[in-house]
Amino acid sequence: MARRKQAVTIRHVAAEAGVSLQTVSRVINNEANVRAETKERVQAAIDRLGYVPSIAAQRMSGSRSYLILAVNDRTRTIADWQARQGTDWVDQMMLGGMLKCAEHGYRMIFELVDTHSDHVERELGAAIAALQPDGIILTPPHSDNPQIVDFLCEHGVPFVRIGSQRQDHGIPVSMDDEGSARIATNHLIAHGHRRIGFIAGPSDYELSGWRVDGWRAAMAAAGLDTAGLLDAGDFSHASGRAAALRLLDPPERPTAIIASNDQMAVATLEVARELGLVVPDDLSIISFDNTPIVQFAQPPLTAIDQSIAATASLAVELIIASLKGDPAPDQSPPEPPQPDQLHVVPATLIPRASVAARG
Amino acid sequence: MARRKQAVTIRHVAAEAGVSLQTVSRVINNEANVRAETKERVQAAIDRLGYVPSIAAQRMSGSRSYLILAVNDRTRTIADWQARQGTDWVDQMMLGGMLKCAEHGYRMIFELVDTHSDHVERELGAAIAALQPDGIILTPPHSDNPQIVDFLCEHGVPFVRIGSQRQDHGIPVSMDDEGSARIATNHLIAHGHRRIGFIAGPSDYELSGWRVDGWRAAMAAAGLDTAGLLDAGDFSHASGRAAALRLLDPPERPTAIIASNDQMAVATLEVARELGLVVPDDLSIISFDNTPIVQFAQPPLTAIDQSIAATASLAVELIIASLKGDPAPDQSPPEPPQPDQLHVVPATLIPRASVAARG
DNA sequence: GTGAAAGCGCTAACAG
DNA sequence: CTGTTAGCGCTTTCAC
Repeated sequence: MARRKQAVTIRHVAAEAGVSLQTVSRVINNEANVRAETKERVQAAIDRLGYVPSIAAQRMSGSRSYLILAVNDRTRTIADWQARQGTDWVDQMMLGGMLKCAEHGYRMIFELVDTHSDHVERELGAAIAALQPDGIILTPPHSDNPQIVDFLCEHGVPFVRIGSQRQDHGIPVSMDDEGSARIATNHLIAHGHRRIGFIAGPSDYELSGWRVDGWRAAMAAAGLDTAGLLDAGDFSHASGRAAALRLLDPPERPTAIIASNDQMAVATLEVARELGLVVPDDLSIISFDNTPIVQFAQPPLTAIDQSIAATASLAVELIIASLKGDPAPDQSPPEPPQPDQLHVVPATLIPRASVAARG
Repeated sequence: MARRKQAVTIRHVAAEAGVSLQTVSRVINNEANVRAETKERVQAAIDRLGYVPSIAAQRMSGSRSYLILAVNDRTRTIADWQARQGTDWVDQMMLGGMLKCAEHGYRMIFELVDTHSDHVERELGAAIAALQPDGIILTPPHSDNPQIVDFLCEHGVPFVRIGSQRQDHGIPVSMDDEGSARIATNHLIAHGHRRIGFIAGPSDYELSGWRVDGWRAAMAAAGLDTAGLLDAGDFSHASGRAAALRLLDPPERPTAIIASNDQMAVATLEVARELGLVVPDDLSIISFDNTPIVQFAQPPLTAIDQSIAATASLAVELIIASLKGDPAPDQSPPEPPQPDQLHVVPATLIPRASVAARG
């Protein structure tokens, strides 16, 4: 195996079927201008030889790479992996994204990129140049990083922005953050709660703001005050503890708290217990993300489930769809090709045991 | 950007530096026969232009693809993802494997393959033909699937067999299954246990047998009998329940049970509770895998931790090292591991609250 | 409808 | 030490 070559190439198939290379190519790419009978003969040869086209060669000749890049935040992703707390964001992305890719003959490649770095463009640029992916999926907080978004625009690579709502560039796919927060808040209101605290996420995630908006809107709609009921963390357990402590300190403390992610929700649960509060009797808790950890909490936490798998799957579909018309978008158009509607993947509330009715 | 081309190619760099393509290529691949001054000039041009070689083109010209394929069992992996029980095998592989790949300019691509299928070869063959990876990492149960192993041998692609001990083909990397089981068993023996039950894994995983071997050896070394103390499951919760029930039925029931994975350990815990047994007072439990779930069990489970991250990292290193023979790039050879001895990644026991001393 | 050319970006094999 | 010449496997023009 000195100089590794393709075992069976398009040439072999052409010879086997007694046609030219182009004809085989046309059959592979399901193009027109091939007689049914010829097509059949070529297909038979392909099957007989077990031929599979080399994506490197396909890419070389100006065609697709059949690669889709999924970009996640390096620091947070590695931290999650090392913590071994069961955070399964990446797994759910693979479940939805990889499988959908496979359906269409694509492959998904994971890439870790730092958000807060001055060489973001170099990192991403290198990946694009090396891999030449047909599309890119951005996840929070990258989805709303203008540096990254502008860079991808210039490059003309189609990209989806998961968890974003900005329709200026790329294809945004909202995970319904505002709606989710509203659902959670209304769930508590329906259980008789009136002082509902909210622990927001960090501000470099735009979704943090949307969730606050949803909570505010639901509270306002019910004629409830939000003064002193908002705090924030950075998604870490420690920051969740601190926020919960502040929220639960005043005598007029909230009877329920919504935390913007599971780590902070579990921290809130912990703090409540330390303060002698029984969950859910003294304090109800609703969590965001619904990672495995909340099922094992005592009590199991009611949580908002935003399907990452469904979102990733949709993202892949949207990218492939955007590729369909032209083998490559002609130029980088200043305006989006399709003023499509904003895609929203609905979230659901999973009721567990951390919410109780309130007089 | 009609026909998507590389923005900046080796040609631009050559022009910029005033040298030939070949010289640039030599610099890229860190080959000899380039004057320091020339090399510097080329490198400057590369940096200035932000040039990154296209791996598709590199692959086309008979060089590497810089892709390493990580192959996992389709059915089990998807089931784990969907179950959302916190199983983080894939995450740990990425943590160890992807990061190590990145260090060397490689990329890891995940591929799901069915083991029990007559078209395994077609599946794998297609992936190999399409991607032309420089190496493949096999995980259980693929690592000991002769069909797969033989197929890869024929293809001449270097491959690592994670969790395998067979030295006939490929590079086996043992996760010390026998040793792990011995450690767990001895831990219990040291705590005074004498009737130590063992729930084995399914037989299509060779590691299942090795773990039984380790348990048997440790028991024998301590002069303990194993009659009626061995049962088996298929790694599922349900099968774990069944096995635990059978093991705990006789009046002379074991005072401790080692389960071959976390799902079955948790199932054992559940059964124990249903039988009115207190863990660890009436029954001690040790689990294999140490996925997040065991930390959240009540009580938290003492577990054997086989570092998948370390194993995947080593696997990548071994593959890249085995590639060194070829005239290909390298920056700093950090003492590549010997490719001919059996590599064993040591496992450790993580003590938690599910083991108690016994008379 | 089909086939013959001309590369894509890069590297191996030879020159000089 | 450096440059030149062929391709790698595939898809594009463009002929027929």
